Amino acid sequence: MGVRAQQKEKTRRALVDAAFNQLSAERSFSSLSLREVAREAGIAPTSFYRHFKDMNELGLTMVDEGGLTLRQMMRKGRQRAEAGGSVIRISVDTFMEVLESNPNVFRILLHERSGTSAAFRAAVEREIEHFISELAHYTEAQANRTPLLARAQAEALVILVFNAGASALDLKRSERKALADQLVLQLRMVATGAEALQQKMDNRT
Amino acid sequence: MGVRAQQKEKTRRALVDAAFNQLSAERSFSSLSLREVAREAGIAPTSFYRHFKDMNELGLTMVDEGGLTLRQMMRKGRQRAEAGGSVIRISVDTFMEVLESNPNVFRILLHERSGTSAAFRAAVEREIEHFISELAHYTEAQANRTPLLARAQAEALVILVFNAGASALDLKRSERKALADQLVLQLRMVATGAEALQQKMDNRT
DNA sequence: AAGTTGAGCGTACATTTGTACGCTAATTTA
DNA sequence: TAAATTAGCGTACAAATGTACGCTCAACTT
Repeated sequence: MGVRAQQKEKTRRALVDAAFNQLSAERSFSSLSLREVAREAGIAPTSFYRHFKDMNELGLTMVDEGGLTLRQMMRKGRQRAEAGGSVIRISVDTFMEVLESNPNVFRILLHERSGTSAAFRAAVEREIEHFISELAHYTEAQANRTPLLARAQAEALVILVFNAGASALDLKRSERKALADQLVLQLRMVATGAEALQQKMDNRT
Repeated sequence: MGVRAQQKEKTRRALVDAAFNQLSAERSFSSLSLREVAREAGIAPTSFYRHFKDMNELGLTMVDEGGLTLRQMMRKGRQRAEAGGSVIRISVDTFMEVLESNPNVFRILLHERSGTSAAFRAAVEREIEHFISELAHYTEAQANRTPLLARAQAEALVILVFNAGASALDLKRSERKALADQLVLQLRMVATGAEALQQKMDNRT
C-alpha cells in the first residue's frame, strides 16, 4: 500500500476511534456532530467528507466493526468453554468481560437498535442475528432440537443476554455479580423449558 | 378550577400531545427541539418555559404518563384473561393491541431505556419495574414460586415481551402474527423452565 | 521530468437552536 | 374597583451546525 493510501487509512481510523471515544453513558452516537468528531480526530470539518459521505455512513461502519469485534471476542471465550464446565456460566462470564472492556461498542449497538434510522436498526439486527443463528445451530446439533424450537430458544437467550448487558452498563462492578447470577438463572430457565417442550413434542409422535 | 388554570392545563396538554405526535420510527424524543414542539403545539418558543423547565422535564412527564397508560391498558386486558383461556396467549394478544394503538408511547420507552440521560433511563426502568413486580407477585401466588425464582421469571418474561414489542414496531400487521406466536413459545419456555427448576429445588429439601 | 490526483485546509454562509428580556392583556385577588 | 399576577408573545443574540467552494502541495502516474 502506498504512502498516500496509508495516511488516508490512518485518518479514517482516527475518525472512527474519535467517534467511539466520544461515546459514553451521556453521549450517544446520534448526538455527536460531524464537527465534534472531526475536531476530536484532529482534522478540519470539511475533510470528514474525504472519508465518509455523512455521519450516517460513519455510524454504520462503527456498527459493523463493533459487531465483528464482539463476535470475535465471544468466539475466543467459547473456546474456554470447550475445556469443560457450564456452557452458560462461562458464556455469561465471557460476555461480562467483553462488556467491561468494550463498553462503547455495546452502547452504539444497544442504542441504535431502538434508534431513529432504519438503516442502523437493520445493521444492528444483522449483528444480533449472527449471534442468534450461531447459537441456534449449536443447540440444534448439541441438544437435538427442532429448528423452530432451537431458533426460538436461541433468540430468547440472546435477548436476555443483551438486555442484561444494557443494565450492566449502568452498574458498578460489584453489582454486576448479582446481575450475572440472575442472568444465569434465567438462561437456565429457557434452556430447561426448551428441553421440556421438546420432550413433550417428541412424545406426541 | 379557574378559567386561567384551565387554559394553562390545556396548553400543557397541547405540548405533551405535540411531542407525542412528532415521535415516529424516524424521530426520537431526543431529536426533537424545544422550538419544534412549541411550533406543533401552536405556541411561541419562549412560552414553553411557562410549563416545563426544559425538554428534559417534558420528556420525563411523557415517560411517566406513557407508562401509566400502558399499565392501565394491560390491566384492562388482564381482566379478559380471567374469563379463562391461556394467560400467556391473552396477555400477548393484549400487548400487541396496545402496541398498535399506542406506538409512540412505546417508542419513547424503548428508545430512552438505552438513552443518553440517566434520569430518563431510571424513569423507564421504574415503569418496567412496575410490570415486573406486578407479574412476580402474580406468579408467586399463582404458581407457588420462591420469591427469587418468581422475580427472575417475571423479569425474563417482561424483557422478552418488550423486546418483541420493539421488533413489532418495524413490522407490518401481517408479519406480527408470526412474531406473536414465537413470543408465546418463548414465554412458555420460561414458564415451563421456571416450573421445572422450582420442582427440582423443592425436591432437594 | 511533466502532469494528474486527491487529502486536508480555510473561508463563508444560511439555518437552527436555546434562551434572556420586556411587554401586553386577561384573569385573579384584595 | 384597584392592584397584582401570569400565560403568551415578539425581538434579539450568541452559539453551533452542515456543507459548498476553491486552494495547496505532496504523492502518484505516465
